[in-house]
Amino acid sequence: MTKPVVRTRFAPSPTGLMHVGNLRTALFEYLIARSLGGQFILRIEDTDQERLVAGAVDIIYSTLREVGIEHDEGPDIGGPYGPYVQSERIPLYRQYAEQLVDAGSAYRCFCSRERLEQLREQAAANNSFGGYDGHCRDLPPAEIEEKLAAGVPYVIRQKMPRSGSTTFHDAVYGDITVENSELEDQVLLKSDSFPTYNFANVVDDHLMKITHVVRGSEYLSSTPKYNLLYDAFGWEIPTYVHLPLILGADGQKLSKRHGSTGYHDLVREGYLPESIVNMIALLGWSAKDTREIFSLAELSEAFAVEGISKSPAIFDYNKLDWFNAEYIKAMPTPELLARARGFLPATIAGEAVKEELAVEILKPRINRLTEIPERLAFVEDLADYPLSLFENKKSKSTLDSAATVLDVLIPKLAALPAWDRTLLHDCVMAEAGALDLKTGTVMWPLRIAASGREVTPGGAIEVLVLLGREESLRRLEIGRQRLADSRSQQPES
RNA sequence: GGCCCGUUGGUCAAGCGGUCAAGACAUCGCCCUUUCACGGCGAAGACAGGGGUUCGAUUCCCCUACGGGUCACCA
Repeated sequence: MTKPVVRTRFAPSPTGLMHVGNLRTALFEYLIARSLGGQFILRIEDTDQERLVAGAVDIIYSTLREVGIEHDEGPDIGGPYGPYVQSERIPLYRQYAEQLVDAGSAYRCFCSRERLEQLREQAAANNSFGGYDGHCRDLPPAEIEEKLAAGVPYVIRQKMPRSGSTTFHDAVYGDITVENSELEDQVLLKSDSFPTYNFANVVDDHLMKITHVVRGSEYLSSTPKYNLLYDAFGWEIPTYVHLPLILGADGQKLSKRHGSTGYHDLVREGYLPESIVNMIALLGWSAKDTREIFSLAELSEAFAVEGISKSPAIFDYNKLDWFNAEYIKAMPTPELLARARGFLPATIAGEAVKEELAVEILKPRINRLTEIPERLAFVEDLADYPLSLFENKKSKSTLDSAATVLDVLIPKLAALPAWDRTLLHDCVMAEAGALDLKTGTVMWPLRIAASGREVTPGGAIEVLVLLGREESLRRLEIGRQRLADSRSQQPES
């Protein structure tokens, strides 16, 4: 007998946004399949008619596409085990549920919602286990027929063993044993004929030949019920791989109040898909060596279930920033420009030389694309800066030296045949030599006058190029004038 | 509350009986430098507590504490 091909599946419910926990699950499922030469399937679990959210399926598709997780089978591309949307498989579930009823592993329950509600209240009152009490578990056949004939609505429940225990093996957590008395006779088929998640999941995973059931550890406690279901059907039990949860900075389950946790939210905040993937891959998993930067393709090579950890991980935005900065720094300028173009100031966007320079100098300085407008704000407006900015100890710049530098340099720069980096740089350096001033002493006042700020991305030369000749000279002249005015007001110092 | 799982620096995270307990992010310092960054070098910082087992426990067992998950006709 040959080993079956590994098949994993991502089975999201279209009930909202794709948050990082979901994405991480999808990623690990994909990586397990790819690293083992298997297939990755996408299945939409829309069995809860009340929680469906319009557009949620599109978000799932777009997210997977943007990060590069490609499925081999799914609603959009089909496959041999379709349909891949549970709402299109409804008749199937009833058929399998009935099969279990016939075999004695499940039963029809006619209990009203009101009765169940009372049961729950009672249990809550004396703090006891609040599971279903098995009222309909052994109904006489005659009574069942009677109720069916009368059209009393019912659900189908799984019949759990009343004694003993169930043990299952998880690839991450090892063997876990639970007393069967802890297990409730869970509903398999709802009264609206839709299956519950737990039931549809088992049926579909079997029918679609899923070999590795990968999901968040919140499902750990319901896994014994799964095993019992597989047993009742006589189906082979898949390999379980439960993933540790991702928590917010306060150690609580990640949610909106922790900031952006949806994939698209993060993208909107300037994070690259590559860094988001890299970040979440390392939440709950680590490579055999100390490597941390991985592309999706590299992850597909290096991933191994053995590297998955058991304890929950806190999502750290500092680390995400670092990953993002790493990807930005490593990205070829043309590509980064393509992604950053939308964030560039109007006076730069579209001007090839300026665009390229802007991206180049920004590259080692930003963590997120959304930081670009702020960093380049000086291009749009000359801040109303105080003259004291011209004074800088380290650069040995004083009001006097600044005045001298601007007096000398403005006409020289104005006479330049072209306004490019090399020419500007050579000209400024030549004058620094002629004036016998250190580089910083001439560069400093240029930056201040040109930008109105003591901190700019890139140096004075880059600032001048970004502004262009006309605007640069205009600003330098303003600076020169202001320095001159202040000195005429207070002649002798 | 019952049951299940977890617990190594602020965070991620190696370790799988003998280590001066890796590495990364963040933090701090120095160097480089036309500012700020980048980069380089360096510093500080951890095995939750208590019992065992063992010649020897971060590693194995038990208890406690803390954290999380789960107890639906939701997934």
